[in-house]
Amino acid sequence: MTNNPERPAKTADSTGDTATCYCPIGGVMELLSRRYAMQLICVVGAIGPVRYNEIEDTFGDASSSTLSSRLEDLAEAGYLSREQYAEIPPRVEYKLTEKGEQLCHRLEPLLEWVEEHEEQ
Amino acid sequence: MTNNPERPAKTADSTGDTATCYCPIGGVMELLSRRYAMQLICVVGAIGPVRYNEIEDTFGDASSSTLSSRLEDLAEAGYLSREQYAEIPPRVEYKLTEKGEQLCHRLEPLLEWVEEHEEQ
DNA sequence: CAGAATCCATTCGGATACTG
DNA sequence: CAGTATCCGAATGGATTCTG
Repeated sequence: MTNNPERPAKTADSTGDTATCYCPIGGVMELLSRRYAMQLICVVGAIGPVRYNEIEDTFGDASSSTLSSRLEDLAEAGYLSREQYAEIPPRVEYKLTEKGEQLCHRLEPLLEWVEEHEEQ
Repeated sequence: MTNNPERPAKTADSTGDTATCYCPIGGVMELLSRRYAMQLICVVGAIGPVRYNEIEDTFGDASSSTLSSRLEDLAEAGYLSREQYAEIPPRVEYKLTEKGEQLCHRLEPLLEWVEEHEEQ
């Protein structure tokens, strides 16, 4: 609410490192900080158009309310698209939007690293 | 608490995509999901050894308690190192550990993308 | 300067039960 | 199948005050 969305950190290091780190606050970052958000992007990105139950399986222990609200968040923000087919039994498929795929590409290296680096 | 840390999503797409998305839950992911965590990693990575007040400036609106508890979290988890110099006035410098730098490399593309993609 | 301590409002997420 | 609705405890984050 009271955050300042434009706060680029100037690269002031003396090591010659050219990294420029902008640190966006709010917006997408808040969304990504909610539970399972990053993982959902990656899972949907990995197993293509996917149904709700497959997602639930993947996240085994997560409650349905949490997952579905996160899916809704992500869809509302334009990272996932939700396609509902008028069939019986009902079928719903989630897939990444273009925006979502772009995000996923940035997320994958992170999650992969976390996965293989988790040493606790 | 009740999460299952090992839940690789099998790549079951028929598009020939070879992306394998592991979705780590808990551990580092929970830490990264806390406020300013990712941004802190990137900021410290970008402006090298940095003092507390510089960080506060960068995050302008964030409360000191939040920032310092996040810094503590990250230090405790081994992503930041905190060096305190016995001077007057006291000086403390934060920098990334090796682990932190590895993480930072995966975070930077993400934050950069978010920064330039934020279109709301 | 660099926080720690305290207190509190809000949010978040899980359990459970129910539905088109 | 794919959720939604409700309820509730836990956790998070902010304001403020104080300190070595």
